Amino acid sequence: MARPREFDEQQVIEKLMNVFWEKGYEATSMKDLVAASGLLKGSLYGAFGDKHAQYLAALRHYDRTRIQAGIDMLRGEGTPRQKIARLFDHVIDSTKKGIFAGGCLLCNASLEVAAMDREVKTEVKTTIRRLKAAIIEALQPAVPNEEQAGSLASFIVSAYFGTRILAKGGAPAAMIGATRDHCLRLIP
Amino acid sequence: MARPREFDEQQVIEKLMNVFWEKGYEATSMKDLVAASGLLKGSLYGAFGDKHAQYLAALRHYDRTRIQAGIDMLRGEGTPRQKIARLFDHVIDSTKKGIFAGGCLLCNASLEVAAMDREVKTEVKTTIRRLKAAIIEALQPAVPNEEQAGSLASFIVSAYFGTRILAKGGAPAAMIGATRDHCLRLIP
DNA sequence: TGAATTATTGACTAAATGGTCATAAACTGA
DNA sequence: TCAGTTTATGACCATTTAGTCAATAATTCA
Repeated sequence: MARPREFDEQQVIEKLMNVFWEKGYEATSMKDLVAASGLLKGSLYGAFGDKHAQYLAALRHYDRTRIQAGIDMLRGEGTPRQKIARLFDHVIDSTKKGIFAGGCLLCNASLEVAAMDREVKTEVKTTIRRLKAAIIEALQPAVPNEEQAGSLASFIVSAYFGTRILAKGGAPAAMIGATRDHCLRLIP
Repeated sequence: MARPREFDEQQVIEKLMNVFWEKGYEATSMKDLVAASGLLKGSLYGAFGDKHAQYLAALRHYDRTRIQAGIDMLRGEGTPRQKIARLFDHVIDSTKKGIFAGGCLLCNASLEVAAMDREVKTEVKTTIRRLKAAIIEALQPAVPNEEQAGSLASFIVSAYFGTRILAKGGAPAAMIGATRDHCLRLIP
């Protein structure tokens, strides 16, 4: 019908996401996004809208890829306790590697942007609900009661998010390990 | 010896802190700080240095006032379990009030700034260490073993920080209540 | 009083910000 | 081939940014 796109949208969104992930929303400039995407400003705006729309697209991409990967991990092999353990081990691993400073984009968005931004808040709430549901599912064999599982899942999400703050603030990995161990104790 | 300051430094720092607390570091402009402080730009720079120095001063002020208030709460009356409960109840209360959107400045700094800023990271680490030490102290009657108390305190800090993310992301207060209840279960 | 010192004031700046737009280019179907 | 449609390009813009500075004012000590 017309001139085709010269880039792969998903690949570009991945690059945009990485910038927001590492630098945060406010600290990211259009110049950064232009540089990372390889596109020119006009194309970026044409394809993804303004900075705010690009951020939302990045959040949704994070949900579809990274959060989904976590959910897949929760659906893998093992006992409920082993499944939850994997969640925390992933944080410990990335702390030890210590190269990528982004932490968890969902947590970053929640603290930096969500409180002042309705659309971001909605996106964050949706993703947290999805994550929590997957945890409830993972707990099912050990905690068949739905209400109990929901309550325990809320707690696990809190503790998990807390480790992301500690990790990014430079706390020792032992604090994260301790959190993990105490969490696992509450799973029957 | 010379012309005296026309303002109270502590009062001004309190106002600067409130801006950073509510808006975050990057989203706060010098214009905001000038407006909130009531001073003019030159005076602000003269008294507190540049934006970054003002942020550090705000963080230290937060430690001296709000974190200290938390520590005082932990040193008050009651069993260890009651003391820790107060920490979470405070989060639940401010969620229910729902007026001030700042959450916890320490958490905000940890996620938004610490990873990319050595000085902020140092400040954050120091404050977290102070908070953790107070929790260990509060746990002492129930967990006299120092290593066990340290491990449990790490976990409590994580869970507590996690609730601050949930609260700011718009999660229901029930999730925070659930976190609180599960945490308390791990205190003998 | 007057020298010395520090604080206040607000105009000023250079750079960066997010965002737009007219033009040229690439593609499709008729 | 050519009209119609979408994309790419980069120059352009108003605004905002953090930060400076020279002039003036207020204070103290001698």
